[in-house]
Amino acid sequence: MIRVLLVEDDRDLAAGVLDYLELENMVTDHAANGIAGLNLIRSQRYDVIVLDLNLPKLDGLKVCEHARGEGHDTPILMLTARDTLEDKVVGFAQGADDYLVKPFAIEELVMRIRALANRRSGQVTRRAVGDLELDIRNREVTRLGQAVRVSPTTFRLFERLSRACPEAVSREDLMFAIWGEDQPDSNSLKVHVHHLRRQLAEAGSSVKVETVTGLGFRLNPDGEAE
Amino acid sequence: MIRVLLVEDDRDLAAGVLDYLELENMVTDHAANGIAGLNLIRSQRYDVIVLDLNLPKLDGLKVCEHARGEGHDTPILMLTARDTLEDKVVGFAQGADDYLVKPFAIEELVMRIRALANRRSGQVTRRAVGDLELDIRNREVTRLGQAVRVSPTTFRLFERLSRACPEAVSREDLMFAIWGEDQPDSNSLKVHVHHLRRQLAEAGSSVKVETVTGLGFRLNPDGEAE
DNA sequence: CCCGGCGTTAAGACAGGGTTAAACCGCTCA
DNA sequence: TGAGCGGTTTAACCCTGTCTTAACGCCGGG
Repeated sequence: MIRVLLVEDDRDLAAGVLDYLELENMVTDHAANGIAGLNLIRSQRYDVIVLDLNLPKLDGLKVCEHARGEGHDTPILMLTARDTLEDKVVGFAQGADDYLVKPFAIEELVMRIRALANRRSGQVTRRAVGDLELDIRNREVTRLGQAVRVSPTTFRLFERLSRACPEAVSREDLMFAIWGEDQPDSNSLKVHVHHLRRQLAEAGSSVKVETVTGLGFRLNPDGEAE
Repeated sequence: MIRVLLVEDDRDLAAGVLDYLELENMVTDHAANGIAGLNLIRSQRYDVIVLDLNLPKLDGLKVCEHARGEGHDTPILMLTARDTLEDKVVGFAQGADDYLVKPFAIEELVMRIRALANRRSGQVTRRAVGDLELDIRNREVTRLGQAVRVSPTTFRLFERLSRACPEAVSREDLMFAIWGEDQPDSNSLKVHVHHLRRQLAEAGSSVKVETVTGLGFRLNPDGEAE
């Protein structure tokens, strides 16, 4: 569940966005001016804050600045009608994590909110994929409460794939996720993918590792044909 | 992982930037003149292109113009010593996505590169043509939810055609889109067009590949006579 | 009637991916 | 200290689907 705070003074726009976000199973709060927004930021816990730049009482940049200054590290997405580069730069400098220029497609906003929430959820230690659950902190994978044995390398591979799921991840990205800078020069990745597949199959999981020819691999949570 | 192409003739500046970008885990290529840059754009895949305006052989604007003309939609960040409004306007008109005036802080460049790369990755990677949908990220084509099997090369061909649809694309452009620099010397393109046609027909799609004699090919979404 | 452009087909070369086993490495524990 | 062990890397091999090549068929225009 994603908690979103929207700070936006245009009531109509705000109402539309809130409706849509709630349809997407997000929990939303709303503030119509900067001061109210800042108070909510201080008192509640959010996964993402969507902040209009032009706000009554205290503008978006100031809100951003204050929030960061007070130690809040919740991802902030700036919303603005202005499109000048200066604003962008100032926005980023003030600690915004993303930017969206009005008018925007609501789907894009949702997508970016999800992206920001996920980025942060690197700190969240559990994630579900199909019938599997992976505990990132403890490097464990479980299915129906049963532990699935995976080696460290295989775990890193699975973690990266699950993060992108159901999108595909390129070989290069996978290599980087597993080994970082200096990577083995042979077909180690193939072997680990093979191990992962075998381990998932042995655990009886519905999750399948699919190959996208010429690109890389993808996790299919239900193992259904595409 | 972000792939960056830097086209810049000042060797010192380029070296500094490249070092820094690599420290930031970006994968970089470098070209010291416009022609070389354009060739790399044609043959490689980048997430962001950083383009100096003043370049030997072919200036930045021309490179930008050619790249866009050939259907590349990679975000381009223009780098320039000039700061006149006209330059910005011309740059944006030519298809640049962002602008940075020399001298600049390297951190700012990094910030903007990230912003451009994210904007793109947040961007929808699906495209519709007639009754087909193609998912560029996952390299797959679907019709009514059913996957249409296409080989990597056929996909590249289809992707390029769909990008121009309903305009025609010349043989040359198609060859570049599929093979980049070194292209096969025989009638491979004909064969792949044939494959594509057969696969579309087998999938029952209304989309037809039409021949423009002496020029190249064109996608007709509805298969109606012209 | 020949030529050039395009479409079609089949065969062989090739590459990408899958699989396996053995070597290797660091660790623990007798 | 050296045997055992789990994990990782390497290298070789196979298989399958894809790409390229080359040859041929078709058609319209000069």
